[in-house]
Amino acid sequence: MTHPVGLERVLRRLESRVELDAEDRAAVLALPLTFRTIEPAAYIVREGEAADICVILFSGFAYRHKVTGDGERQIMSIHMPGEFLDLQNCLLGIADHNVQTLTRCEIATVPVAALRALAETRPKVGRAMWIDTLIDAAIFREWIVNVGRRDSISRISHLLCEIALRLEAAGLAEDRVYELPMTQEQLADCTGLTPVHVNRVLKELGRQGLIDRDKRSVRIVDWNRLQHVGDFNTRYLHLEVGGPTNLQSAR
Amino acid sequence: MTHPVGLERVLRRLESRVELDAEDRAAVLALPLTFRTIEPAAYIVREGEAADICVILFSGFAYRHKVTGDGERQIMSIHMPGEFLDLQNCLLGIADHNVQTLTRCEIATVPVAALRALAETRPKVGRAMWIDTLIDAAIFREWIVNVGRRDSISRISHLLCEIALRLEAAGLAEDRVYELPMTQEQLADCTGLTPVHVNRVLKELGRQGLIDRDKRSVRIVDWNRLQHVGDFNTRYLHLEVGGPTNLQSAR
DNA sequence: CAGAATATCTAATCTATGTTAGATATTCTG
DNA sequence: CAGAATATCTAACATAGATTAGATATTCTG
Repeated sequence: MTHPVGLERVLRRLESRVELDAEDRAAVLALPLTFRTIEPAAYIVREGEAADICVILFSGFAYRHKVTGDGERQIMSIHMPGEFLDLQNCLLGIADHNVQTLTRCEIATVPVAALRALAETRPKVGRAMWIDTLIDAAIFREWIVNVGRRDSISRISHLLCEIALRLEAAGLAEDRVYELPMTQEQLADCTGLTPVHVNRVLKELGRQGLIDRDKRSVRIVDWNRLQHVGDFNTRYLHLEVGGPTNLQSAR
Repeated sequence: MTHPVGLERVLRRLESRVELDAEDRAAVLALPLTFRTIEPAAYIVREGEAADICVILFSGFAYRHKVTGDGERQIMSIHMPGEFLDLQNCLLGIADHNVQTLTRCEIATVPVAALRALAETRPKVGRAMWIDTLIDAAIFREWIVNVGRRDSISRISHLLCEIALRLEAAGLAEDRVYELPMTQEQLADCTGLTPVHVNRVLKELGRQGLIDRDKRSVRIVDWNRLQHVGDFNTRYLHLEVGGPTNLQSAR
């Protein structure tokens, strides 16, 4: 009601997975939301805290991460507008990782109880949310592979491909040009590398004519080669769950 | 009906997350199962295939993995009796990774449609299955951290701790002694290392008095130190979702 | 139970990435 | 808009873990 535009995006996201009827849609739109704006680098959830509200991201970027015993940070995923930010933590009770903003974000919070009730009364919405969390999991798996078995050039290329496609699938970018709101240190924390090495790799990708950077903006010059260098295959993103998107078939 | 013992274990698993009533339990026990035995190293699901049946593991061990473009394998998780083996793939339609047996396994297959129907008619069972997949996801996240930011000694120690605790939580081992049905090459594929280096690390863990091995059997000699070396914290396993287990509180 | 096939273990050497320490550029903030 | 704070970029050097190439043990299989 208050922010129909934002919720439309969430609805579109759910409907791309499971066909919803009018009542399902109405139930989603009736979710009790509390809107807030959060500053860059602010914590949305901290590891160890009770996670009893779920966050929906309306604008801006956020990320999940953990910090190891000796202070090294590992980022586990990047999130963009339209995504549920904490279905992962909130059904489990205690957050097992941190969620932090990358940029200023507009978010809405929903009490877990409301989501749980929604899932029970509107089973198709419940299934769509479940599938949403399964796609998060698919992305986590791919990141294990990326960090475990690819060399530094492939890791960075893979990450740049993933972000490009997810932004385009969400209608937030096109033509493989986008603003990447991350420092090289954060890219390093996504890929298990050091910032110094990320810098070398980015330079090298530019030198090889695969990407073109200017500040935080990234332009993928040669999509096919970048995809190849990054050993990138779209399958794990499951862009086509619930019916192929034109994006998918175009590649 | 046919294998009540096996299904009991699944039921126990679900009930540890969400309280079920008699009808919920009956619905789970009424799932149409097809039992099979599978040889060691056999594929249960292959990446790229349609995943329209879900597998429940009754005995034996299995693992998920992907192979990169240049033939390197990364294992993403290890599975033990009582676990749903493919809730991850089967709601998404096309498998994005391989699932393969480690040992000879007794499994049951269930058509996805039956699981989907179960989730819709018995919402609490649905929520328990959802939570099950969220815990898988929590483990994936921890593995990203393990492989991305810990050194080789920590990685292997962490893995040995995780397996010990999961086995004990499932009632399949006690006193931190267990059979680990994996070769050193497979341990390497779990941790993003080479088999040669895994061998060095295992020797070193023995030398430091943290573990004691004989063939595939592992005895954790000094749990506290191994946990410390592995930067291991049980939180991500969510052993206590739906009410603390005594295991959890004992540590 | 013998021979083949796997798996474990070791040593020597190599290399991708890390570390350290700045110089330079960019962006914030009062 | 000046100074402070961040971020990017570089070079020299160090190292954890990879690679290669066996030797030895274990386990399968006919």
